[in-house]
Amino acid sequence: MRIIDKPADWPADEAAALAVQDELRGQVVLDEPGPPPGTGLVTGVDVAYDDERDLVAAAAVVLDARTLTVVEEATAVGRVSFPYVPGLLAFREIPTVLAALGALRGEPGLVVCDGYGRAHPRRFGLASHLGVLTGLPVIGVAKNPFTFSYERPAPGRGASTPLVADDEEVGRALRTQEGVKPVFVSAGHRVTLDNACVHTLHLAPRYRIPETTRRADSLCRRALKEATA
DNA sequence: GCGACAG
DNA sequence: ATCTTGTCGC
Repeated sequence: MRIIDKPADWPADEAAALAVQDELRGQVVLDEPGPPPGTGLVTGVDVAYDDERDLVAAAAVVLDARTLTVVEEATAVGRVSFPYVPGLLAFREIPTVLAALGALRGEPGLVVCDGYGRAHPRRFGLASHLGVLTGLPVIGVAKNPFTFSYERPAPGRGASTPLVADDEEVGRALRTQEGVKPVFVSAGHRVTLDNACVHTLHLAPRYRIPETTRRADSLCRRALKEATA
């Protein structure tokens, strides 16, 4: 498999990355409701790393939002382009994710990624960054609370509690399964937080993690193994 | 200043 | 993220 190139002007260090965040974060759109849940297409993206070989594999899996069946899959393999720095995850993941999304024949519809959007120290996490670069509606669903503290939601599926920063609700701890640790949802771009939560519940009828992320996670691991083999 | 911190 | 087998439970 061919190894994709990151953009020539991709930031090389933290200072450059912070400057890019400052330049792009004003372009986030948060007053559009976004696509209606349960209809159309929804695409999960995720990446897996092999730091030994300096490789990263990304996957994009398109699902029918109504049936949650797979419509299309694409992968891409690249060099690790940035170290893991909390707050700068996007610079590590996005180049290869863009390549995987670009390899799709059809349109992605709503994109769901691992991580945060608006709920970010600088209000510009992975989901927002990906949204601005592609123009697509994007939401972030994370497995951990990152820097946020939260009140435990009621035990029932669908219960949620706000993630607050500077008196703003930047995200939500959302219970997708009864009695199971919540996931952490935030709007990325061109989607409302309310709508992002409804989408997330729709995508997680059986497990804590949305089907989009589950499919993308297993696919990018497979792609990494094949690239490594 | 120190520690914590999505993946 | 990743290192890693079996095992308890529905």
